[in-house]
Amino acid sequence: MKRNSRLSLALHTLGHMAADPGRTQTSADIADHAGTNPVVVRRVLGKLRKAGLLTSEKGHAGGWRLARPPDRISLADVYVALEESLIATEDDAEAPACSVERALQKKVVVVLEEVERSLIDRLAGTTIADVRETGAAPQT
Amino acid sequence: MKRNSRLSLALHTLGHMAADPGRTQTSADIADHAGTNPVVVRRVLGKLRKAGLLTSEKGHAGGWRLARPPDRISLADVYVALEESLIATEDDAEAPACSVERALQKKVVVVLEEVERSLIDRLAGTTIADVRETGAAPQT
DNA sequence: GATCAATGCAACAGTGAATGTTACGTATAG
DNA sequence: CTATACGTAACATTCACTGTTGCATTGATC
Repeated sequence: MKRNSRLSLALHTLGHMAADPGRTQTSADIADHAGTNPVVVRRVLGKLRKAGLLTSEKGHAGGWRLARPPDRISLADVYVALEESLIATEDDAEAPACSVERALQKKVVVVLEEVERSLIDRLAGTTIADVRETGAAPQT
Repeated sequence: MKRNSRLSLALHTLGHMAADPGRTQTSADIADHAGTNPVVVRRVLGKLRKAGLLTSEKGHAGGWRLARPPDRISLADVYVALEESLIATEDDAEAPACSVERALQKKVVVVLEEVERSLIDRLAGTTIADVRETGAAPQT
């Protein structure tokens, strides 16, 4: 449970919420189901809240809920909200002194940006509601 | 100099070799130019040798050289040789018990594989010889 | 043959980012 | 007022990657 666990956690949680949008879930419940810690859950879901995908309520009977109908939350929304780049952005902003290095970085960065955009476009084609329907029981 | 330094180092080195294919360079020279350690250079270039992109010779007057003409070594060759996945592969092979999680992973993995293939296709369109020509001196 | 210079490789140290954990403040229902 | 839950800061832990040292091996040169 090391790499990319944030995206997994976020999608997993939203997937369950899509199945029962009215229900409010606490970070302890979510952490328990996902096998992690409530603080970690709040960290990750906090980004989704800032992006307007979730709402949270404090206090007794508080918890987390979808801010929109599940068919209006795409996988791309989640990906972007987490501000991750599965594709290394490497905008270290350090223009190297070596011209060969500079030329290479430019080439590679252009390709990476195109690919990242392509990734987001593809993720935008699926909502967390779609995922539920696809989730038929496997043969194992 | 933390993330993705392997790909940068490999491309940078091959770029210079493309400029003077006949010359033999030692890992000490390369490390000095790249600001790293000879052992690190040998680690990275060793993978390129296994992939048939470079040859190395031991002993006095030994060092590294291209195994093919520079216009026959594409950026994709280098990327594949390093066995990296800029895009997280997350084939942890752990099929989760939760059906929502399973369905999500399947969706995401399909998208990531498509995007990775797209990345390689784009990198295949440029060779290390091309990069030299693009490397005109910038205005700074 | 002796020597020097280079790769090959193993083992360990150092670094940094991400996750896990504890603690405490704040808000809210009952 | 109390219990519950989020919000956040601070610290601990883990893990991959890079850096480093050491040594065996190989090959050209004296």
